[in-house]
Amino acid sequence: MVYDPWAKTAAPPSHAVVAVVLQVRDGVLQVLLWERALEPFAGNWSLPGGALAPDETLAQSIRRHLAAKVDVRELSHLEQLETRSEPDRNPLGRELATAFLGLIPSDLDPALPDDTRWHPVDELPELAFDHTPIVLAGRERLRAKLSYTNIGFALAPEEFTISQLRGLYRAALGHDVSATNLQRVLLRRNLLVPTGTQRESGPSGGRPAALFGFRVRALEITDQFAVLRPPAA
Amino acid sequence: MVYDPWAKTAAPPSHAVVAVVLQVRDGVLQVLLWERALEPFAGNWSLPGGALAPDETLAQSIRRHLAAKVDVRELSHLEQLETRSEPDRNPLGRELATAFLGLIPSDLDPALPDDTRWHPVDELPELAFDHTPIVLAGRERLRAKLSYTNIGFALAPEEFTISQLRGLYRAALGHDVSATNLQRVLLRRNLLVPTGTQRESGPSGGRPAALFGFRVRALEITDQFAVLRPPAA
DNA sequence: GCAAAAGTGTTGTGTCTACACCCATGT
DNA sequence: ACATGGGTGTAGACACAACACTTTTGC
Repeated sequence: MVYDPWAKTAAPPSHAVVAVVLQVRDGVLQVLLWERALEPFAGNWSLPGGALAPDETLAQSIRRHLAAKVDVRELSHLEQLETRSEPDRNPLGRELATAFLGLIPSDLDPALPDDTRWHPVDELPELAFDHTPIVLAGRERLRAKLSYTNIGFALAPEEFTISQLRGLYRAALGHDVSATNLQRVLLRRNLLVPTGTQRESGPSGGRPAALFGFRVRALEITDQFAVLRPPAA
Repeated sequence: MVYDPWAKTAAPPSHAVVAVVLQVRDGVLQVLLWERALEPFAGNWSLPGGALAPDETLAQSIRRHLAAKVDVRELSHLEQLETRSEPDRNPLGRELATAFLGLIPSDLDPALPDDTRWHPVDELPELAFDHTPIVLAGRERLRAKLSYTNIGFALAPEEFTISQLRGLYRAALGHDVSATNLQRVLLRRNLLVPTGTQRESGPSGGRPAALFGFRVRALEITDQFAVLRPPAA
């Protein structure tokens, strides 16, 4: 093992992984929370996660822990957020935690165990540890990336109408979004492709909506260098 | 201590911190590298850093390790980049590493120990561990933030002319930048304030340059919501 | 006067928001 | 016909890059 300043003192800190799993449900951005059974914070809501095991990466670890809560294949996106290290963040002993952001398309409804529930991000209960700022950091990351990447793909079903997509953006961004302009921005940036098919009208009539899908369902930066971009030549 | 899956197997992984310390020197973006004395990778260049100690945060830790290399008070900005966890990233044993991005204003010239040197980021030698991608990630972070934050303050002296600032942006971005438009963008966004003073002309003449400073010398997002911004009302 | 360096005026382009208007369907 | 929801046309605001031009200095 590497030289270890802990050798004569205590063991190195244990390392936890947690995930901010977000999904737009009922038109509201919600986060998957888990009711803790054990101390510390027994009975409190917290982010799902667990301890890092030997020989797995952080990403593998969070996937393993999430597998106990949801079907991991339903995760459309997963990225690292930040690592928290306040010495007293866990009252039972030193513990680092690396947080991830996970997204689930709005058309899926994973079966959940009894101790796990969706909560609107706008009405978070008191969370264990430092999980509240982590959830808010996850939401901020999502909001920012909606502006300059194609990350919308991770919130949306394979096929959707523009007004459905508008609902997802509105829920994630926390403000109204015009369907007209959303369509134009995403088409201009070549993120969306029409499937050619249409959705039939509802019972109250109305023009049938065209269906679209994201051209690429993996993260791409679509608005690099908004300003100070390289010279044309 | 928290429940520990390592208890019956091995100790938890040791945790290292490293920093990508960047400065524009001689018009070129350079990174502070340290020549390793010990295995693994003895003799190779690597990022400065070291082991996390008990009772310090990651940020405190990287400051402590950097203090052995440079005067930490010269760091104008420090932020967390990412945590690396590939099990074999250290051949001597499992080790996680959290990387930071640090910036130093171009007018400072910290005294360095013998084993430490600046290297142009464009001509990196072979680096130990996974440090090459970490350096490139640091440069990308800086480049992106130059576009939508005031992070230029961390590369620049307290007072500077627009052409000096242009040199810093050009070195960091890797492409030419027009002084004319740089001035306009940063003034429009209200990042710069004229100090009212001027720099005297050089020996070959030329109009004396006005001096500017950053209005705020702490990170601020200045171009939030480039698109999909909230409705005007 | 001339060169050098800094700074301003101006034009054109592209992207975005807002809003009016048109289209397709059900009752 | 008319209500409902979807989609297009268009105009105005704004930010930006490019480049010509002017200003201020040293020689």
